[in-house]
Amino acid sequence: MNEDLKAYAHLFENELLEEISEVGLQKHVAEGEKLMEIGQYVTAMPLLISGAIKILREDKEGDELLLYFLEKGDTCAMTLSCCMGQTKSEIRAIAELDTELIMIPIQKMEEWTAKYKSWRNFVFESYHTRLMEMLDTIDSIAFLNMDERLLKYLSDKVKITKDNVINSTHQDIAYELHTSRVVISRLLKALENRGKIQLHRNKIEVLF
Amino acid sequence: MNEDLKAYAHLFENELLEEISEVGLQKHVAEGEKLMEIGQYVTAMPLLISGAIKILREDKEGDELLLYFLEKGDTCAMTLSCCMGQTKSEIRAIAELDTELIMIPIQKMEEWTAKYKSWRNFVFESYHTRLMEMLDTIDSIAFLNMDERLLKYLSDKVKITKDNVINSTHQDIAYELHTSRVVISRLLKALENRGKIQLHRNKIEVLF
DNA sequence: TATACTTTGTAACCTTTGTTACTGCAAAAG
DNA sequence: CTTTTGCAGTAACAAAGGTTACAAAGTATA
Repeated sequence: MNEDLKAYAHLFENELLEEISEVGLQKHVAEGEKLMEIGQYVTAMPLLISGAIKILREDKEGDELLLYFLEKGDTCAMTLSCCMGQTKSEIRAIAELDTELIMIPIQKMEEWTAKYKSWRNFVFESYHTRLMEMLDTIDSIAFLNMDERLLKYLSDKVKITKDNVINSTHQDIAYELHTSRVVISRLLKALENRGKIQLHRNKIEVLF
Repeated sequence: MNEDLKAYAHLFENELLEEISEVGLQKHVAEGEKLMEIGQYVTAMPLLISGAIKILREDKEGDELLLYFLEKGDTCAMTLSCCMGQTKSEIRAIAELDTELIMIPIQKMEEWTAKYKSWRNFVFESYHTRLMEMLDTIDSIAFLNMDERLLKYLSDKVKITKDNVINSTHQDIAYELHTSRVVISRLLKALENRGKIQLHRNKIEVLF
């Protein structure tokens, strides 16, 4: 069995783990690399081994919005979803960190869903997690002000990267929160004055 | 077989339709009646026969936000999701119209998922549809101004009720879009001036 | 009919967010 | 070392949306 499948060992029965080792294609994605673009067809489903992927949405003007992150043990529910109907991707996926993943050809999806109970549970669990993440995203956009969203963004980022120094420019953050650089600079400065963060060039030190 | 299951006849094999007839509990919900409250445990999964259900989210201050509508042939992906983990409902469900539905005890879920391919497809399809609806909701909140959201709200409402007269007060609409009555009155008046709608007391005639 | 309540219209004002413009500074490139 | 480029800070202003207050009109009820 593939060593890197350890993360999934307690989830899947051995037979399934064997199958994954056989048909899964291991892949390394460097930080910043694009895994999936909007409108692209989905041919494989990613199982995350390590690292993190950020999932973004775009409007017709090309403005971005960060939806959520995928981490070890996650899969992309959008992919699951797209496999069924041969539909195009509705989202963009970019590696937030250097990431290891196993790509499963989508043909196996249906087969395993019939064959393995653990696979079905995994798929359902993934859908559930993703729906909850989407709800959380909606809560943030609908109910929070920009300063609260920014604070949440910073703490999410620290959690994902396990590093309380965030290597982003104000413009990067503005894109992901779908606002302007000036607004982010303003709010970051206010957070610094409140002692929550320390600003540096190209990086932000989170103190909370 | 239950006559009302016709909507599902082309989706499911006969054996499954029989089972649904046996264990499913038919239920009528009057317009405005609450089907599910936030924090409540989920014990059955609804299959919509006719009518429409609106799904709402609430923040900690008690402010609401309309997420999407369920219609004939839909089921509640949140319920599916909750069945697995015995978790509480994250959403509120209220009948938008008089609605007929069949309640399936959640114990059957897992059984049917293993047994019937058509059920698996239905469940996956439901998750897919719901994720897409959530994306659409996120797009609206994140990328549209309130006047555009209002226009979309009105046209969605007309589509769901199949009636171009909407029987709502401005306050009702304000709650569902998570804004204030004054803002809605203002924007509705602007829409009326642009000839898109005709305002009356307690109802809005949609002309587009 | 008189009264109370609900809904709508609207003005004035405030807060939040977005935009434009310009500055200084740090890092990279030459 | 100098020049160029990109990033951050900030002021001034604009726009969208939220709040308060009050009046007018419609509806229900005593």
